[in-house]
Amino acid sequence: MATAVQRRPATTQKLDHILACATRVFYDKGYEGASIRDIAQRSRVSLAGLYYYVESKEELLYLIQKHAFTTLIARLEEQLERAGTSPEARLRLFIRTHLEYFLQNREAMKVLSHEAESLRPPFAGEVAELKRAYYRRARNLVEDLKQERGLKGLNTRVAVLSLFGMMNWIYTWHNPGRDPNADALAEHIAGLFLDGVGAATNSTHRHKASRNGRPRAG
Amino acid sequence: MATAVQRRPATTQKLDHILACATRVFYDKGYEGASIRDIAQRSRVSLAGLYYYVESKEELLYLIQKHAFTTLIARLEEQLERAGTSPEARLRLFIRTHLEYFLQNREAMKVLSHEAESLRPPFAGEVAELKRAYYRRARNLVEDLKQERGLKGLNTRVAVLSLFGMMNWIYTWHNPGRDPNADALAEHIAGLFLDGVGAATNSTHRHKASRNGRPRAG
DNA sequence: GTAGTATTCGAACGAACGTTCGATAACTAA
DNA sequence: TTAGTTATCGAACGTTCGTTCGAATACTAC
Repeated sequence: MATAVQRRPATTQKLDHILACATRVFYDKGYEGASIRDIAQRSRVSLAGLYYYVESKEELLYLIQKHAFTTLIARLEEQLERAGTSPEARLRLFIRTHLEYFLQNREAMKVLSHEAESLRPPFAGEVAELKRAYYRRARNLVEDLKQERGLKGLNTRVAVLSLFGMMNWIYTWHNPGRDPNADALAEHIAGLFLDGVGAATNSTHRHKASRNGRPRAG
Repeated sequence: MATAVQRRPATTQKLDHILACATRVFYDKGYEGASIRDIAQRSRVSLAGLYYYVESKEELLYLIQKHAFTTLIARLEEQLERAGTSPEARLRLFIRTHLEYFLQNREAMKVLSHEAESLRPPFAGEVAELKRAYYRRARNLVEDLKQERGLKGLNTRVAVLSLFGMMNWIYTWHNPGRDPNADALAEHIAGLFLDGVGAATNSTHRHKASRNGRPRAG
């Protein structure tokens, strides 16, 4: 057991650089399809040099996933603190936060979504725990909404995971030049989740009026 | 250029067996993570023997994806022929057909969804064409619904791809012992897509009454 | 049986893989 | 300047990869 290596700031910075390059490579080729040599080439570090910063290829994936999840969760907590108490408003904020982070960190989030099964113990467990925490957060928001509106027939688990499906599938099709940006996408998906396609009945901006409640509620 | 090999029925059958085994291996380990040796072992064919049936590992993936997509599309066309003309009923049937096939062919559908980027030309193009055809089908169904209901604010592309997101994400979480079966899942997701979480306001079986129209429409 | 085709596979190929080693260079603290 | 740590990398290790080859076996038609 060696004592923790003392690292200069530049070293931490270089690790971040390597992680950014690895993210891009995993994004392009997938975890299994990518080679350490690809990452060395892109980061302009020698093959052996990478192993000064990281113990294995798997640790690279682990660090990328852990960082992405941790940052996303932190941003969510920060946003929800400033939010109102209406379940709908809070859920809309959750969706917007998720999508903004998702599109701002497209590469990392694809690696997080697509390589969910690529880590093995002990790395897998730690990321899985973060995922559970994030899921629990979303589930509670939907539970609150369900309770407020008396939605007794709603399967919360299916609803939440369907919402995640809509949001996480985006990396397979979203084209920044063609498709709506994060905010507009969030309104769209929140509208679908809350009111279905009918949410778009009257006008494109109907969602603004529905921000504080269900416009069709009696 | 050799003439097409004449194959006995048993040979075609054995190819199917190999494809089934390959599907399982790709399902478990991913395309890049799986080795030809894994597939040989599972199918009880020697490593070299596999190459009598297939020219490359990539062709295995191609055949799996092509078969899954073709069968799915055929089943959809068959179902839609018997369907009524109501846009909602047709869309509900689409969702149910997709999910039934998805859960019945869980392994192949994960391979189809998860390995969408693993094929390279010329294989990639042919599968992409099937995907486009399938997407177009879904898009038309939603367009019909949109027109019937005057949903001018609905971004059809986003709506359809969100629907695909809900459905295709299922392979990441669905647990046959715990979660609803295909039909129940289809009702749930159709409810979400058509009316949002509000679709579950009154009772679990409210969807039955809404089969022929929107229960909340004025 | 015999000829010819269809099927099977042990053994090996070269390439690429993740990782390690030992030496060297760069930096820091005295 | 020196001693000690931090950082870097060329070269190689052993393994696994997808694929091929040539010989052997099973089958079919005559």
